[in-house]
Amino acid sequence: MKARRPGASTRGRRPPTALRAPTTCWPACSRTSSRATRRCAVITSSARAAGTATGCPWNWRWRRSSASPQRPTSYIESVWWALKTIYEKGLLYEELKVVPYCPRDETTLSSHELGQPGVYRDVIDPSVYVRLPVVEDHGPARQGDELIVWTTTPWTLVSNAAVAVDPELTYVRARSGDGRVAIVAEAPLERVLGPGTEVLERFPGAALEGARYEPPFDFITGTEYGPKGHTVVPGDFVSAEEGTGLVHTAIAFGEDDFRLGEQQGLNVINPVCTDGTYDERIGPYAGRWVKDADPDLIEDLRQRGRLLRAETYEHSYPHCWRCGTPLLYYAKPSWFIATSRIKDHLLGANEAVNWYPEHVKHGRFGKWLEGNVDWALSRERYWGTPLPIWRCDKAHTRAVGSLTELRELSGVSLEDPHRPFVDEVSFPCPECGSESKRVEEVIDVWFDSGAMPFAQYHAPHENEDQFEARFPADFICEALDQTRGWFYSLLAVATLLFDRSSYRNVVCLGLILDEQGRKMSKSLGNIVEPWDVLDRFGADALRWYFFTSKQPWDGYRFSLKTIEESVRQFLLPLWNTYSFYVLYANANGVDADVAMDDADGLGELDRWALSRLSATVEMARERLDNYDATNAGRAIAAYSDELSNWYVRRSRRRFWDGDGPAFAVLRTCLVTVAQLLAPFCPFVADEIYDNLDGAAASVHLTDFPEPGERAPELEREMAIARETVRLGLAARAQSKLKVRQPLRAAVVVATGHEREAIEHLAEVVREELNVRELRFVSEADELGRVEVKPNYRTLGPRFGKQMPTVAAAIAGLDADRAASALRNGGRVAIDVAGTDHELGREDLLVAMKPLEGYQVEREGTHAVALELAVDDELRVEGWAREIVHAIQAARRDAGLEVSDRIVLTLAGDDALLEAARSHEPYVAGETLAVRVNYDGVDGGQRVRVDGRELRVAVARV
RNA sequence: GGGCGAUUAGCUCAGUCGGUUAGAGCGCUUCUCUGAUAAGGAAGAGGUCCCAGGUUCGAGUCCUGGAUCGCCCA
Repeated sequence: MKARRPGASTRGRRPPTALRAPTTCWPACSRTSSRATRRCAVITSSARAAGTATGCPWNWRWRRSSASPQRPTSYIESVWWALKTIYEKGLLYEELKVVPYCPRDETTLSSHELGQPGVYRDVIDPSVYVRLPVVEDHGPARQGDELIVWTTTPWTLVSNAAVAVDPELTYVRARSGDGRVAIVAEAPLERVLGPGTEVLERFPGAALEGARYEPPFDFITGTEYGPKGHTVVPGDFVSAEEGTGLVHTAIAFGEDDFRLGEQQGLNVINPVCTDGTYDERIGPYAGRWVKDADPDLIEDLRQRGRLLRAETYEHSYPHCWRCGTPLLYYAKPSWFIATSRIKDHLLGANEAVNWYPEHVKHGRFGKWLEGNVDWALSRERYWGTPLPIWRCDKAHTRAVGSLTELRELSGVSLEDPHRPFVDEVSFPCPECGSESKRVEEVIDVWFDSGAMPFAQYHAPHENEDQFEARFPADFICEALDQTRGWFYSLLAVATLLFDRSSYRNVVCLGLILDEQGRKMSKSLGNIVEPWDVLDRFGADALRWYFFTSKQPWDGYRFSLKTIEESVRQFLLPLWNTYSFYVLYANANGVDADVAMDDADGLGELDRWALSRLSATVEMARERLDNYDATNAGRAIAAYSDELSNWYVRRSRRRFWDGDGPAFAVLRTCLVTVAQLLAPFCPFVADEIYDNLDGAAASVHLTDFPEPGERAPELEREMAIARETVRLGLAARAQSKLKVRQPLRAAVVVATGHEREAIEHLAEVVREELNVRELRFVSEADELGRVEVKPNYRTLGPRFGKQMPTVAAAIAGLDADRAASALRNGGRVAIDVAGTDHELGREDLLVAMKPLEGYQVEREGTHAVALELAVDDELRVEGWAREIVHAIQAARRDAGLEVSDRIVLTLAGDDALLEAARSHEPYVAGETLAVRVNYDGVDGGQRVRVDGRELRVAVARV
């Protein structure tokens, strides 16, 4: 026997196998498109949810985004191919647009970078209401009336170009206590100006259009913006719910503003440098970081009497995910991919994807796609994939799709396509012959992430067969916050190039919250350190928790207690079953390769255990195929429990006796469970497999188990037998008779297949209940009464609104007669509103009804009663069992091995000693005593049995 | 302000096609079994299925509105 005694603990420090599993698991994963891949991959990403490597190689996943600034040449070349393809479809263009911009990094961000965790943060910004005096009468507006505008970005006031109103909204002229006349929308009047204002006039916003006003600052004159500079213009984005209904517009610093500028012919004037400071046009503020200028600008307004009110305003505002700087919405020329033009294709590609959970598909992700805007692709950075666009003086552009193409154009053989080398390569423009140089930008790393499916293989430049064999991926997995991150980039890039998604299935993980349901964050101090958890409980326990505590997309309330529970309830019992096997296999010298081909040697319990094993394999496969690791894991746990608490429990004696088939069956079950468990708890699984089988170098290199034969009838029978035992044990508990006390009989009420099942497995039931015999009665009436209840499922549709009357009629039936009629295949008649109706067997539920005064436990259609009379013979046998129990305790206290033989010495109450004598072969056999003395004890243990004294001493021989 | 999701026992979670007595585990109380057990078994206590309407013979489940929490966006 090569099995080692299990020594490694499943808790505490990581077992030594930790060094082994990650390398051995990977080859199994690389079998793409096989089931093994998907199973392994599911695990992989959930493990990542813990933010740590917990036993499966999640580092095999392509390292995307910013992990490494330098991508391999081959990768870049594939991305170039993609960009050239997109360019040639006419979907890559450069345009002046307002983009989210990080002034510290001096680069544009894409809309999906705004979707990164931590980008939107709650910040307190100034909230200022500014007075803009009307300079000449216009419609209802009189010279000197003050337009009130509101902004949370005072730094943009220096480039105010116009004021926008909703033409259809109602505005008012209103006089305040101090005599000044303000113009605001009617709805927010009191909120803006306070109570006690006098409304002078009401008019629609359209009446204000064209009114000229004095800008908050005069660094830039109205004429520079064009004819409509510093006038009131209509805007479709104006709302009166926040602010005043008059919107300060700075063309270069907002999407709405920019669009308005295009509509109204206002020039884009951007007095902010790319580093976020004002340029020389802003006089005293030139060179200052714009956000820092806010307080001085506000003070400036106050001193000039232009400030109505300055408050603070808490809202969420986007920050650079890389450096944390508040972003500016900023007009600058950028390269875009026209994804909005292929929106229908994006939606179509998404239709073909299976989402888990399903609601993300048409919910969060689908809605995000429907609102698609063009992908802001370019970045002003040094590191990154260079945008392969070359442009000449005459603005002819050319996209380059490979290094070969670049060599053909320029004669330069570039080995490294990164900056700065690539920037030095120029060539004569194929159209006009003037020098063509590369544009300066690099691309958004998220494009690289979306190019992963082909770029990792350098396709299509080479390895196209590998790419095609693996595209699209069966499955990807990330957290829900990747909706517009990786989920999008993979879908968008593949749709642009291949008009389909890169993935067929996607599992969205939820977030991990703390025990109170709050998001874990460093500032709250409620972070759980993964390594602490691993050190305390082990990787298997952590993984098991993530898999089985709930569906991963529901998110987790992370709980150490729950992890501890999964150790206690699942890992330890499983380990104990394994440990039990090894202990007795070693004690009996059982050969590890004990075969099971001899089906004749198998008993009902063995066949049951194997059938349930097959059922579990079926369930695990089906659920994993359905991306439901949670219920697959729960099925495995349920089986592990059956194995331990029924198969082993009922088979202990066979293991003590070295029964070959029992060992073979248990070993098969354990090894198969280890294989099922491999993706969930790789270390424990590998330990069990390695020790009990070891045919392969690791359980992770074996095929996922195939289900064997089922014995469905036996499974049903055993379920009934176990239910019978449960009822019998409950009856014992009620009567306060210990299971060790043998009883004459248990009387079982059961009919038909239930009775056959229990008769078939009578031996198991009898032993478990410790009764001499099982007796059966068919009629429940002997032990209790029955009641009949309506089966709403069949009667509801039939009777509809009359259902309450039907229920009443059934309640009025003679239950015994009705039940007996149904048992004999008859029908029961009831009267409903004057009409007779016949009810069949399927229309009525017959249940046992509790009856006072009997020691009977019942449930549904069967029941168990115990014959409680204990005669002398039974009592003495009970004592013998108590004595054995006491001796076993003494053996254990003495630290004996399970196979140690002993000399046993008993003393004490005469009746007990007589009981031991009369059952001496039993007592000695059970306790491995080679000799029993009844002549006094030195220093033995003193116990009480049924109120009588017994002294026990054991000595190893 | 808009979108997505969640809310079931003290805690962690199930709950199928709508079917009438809503379950499990943990924890608690009382027992019990043990020749593997930090284990197992039995009983008990523990519920406004977030709230309010609606549909239906019947709602934890479907619909509408609201509350709270979380996430995403503006």
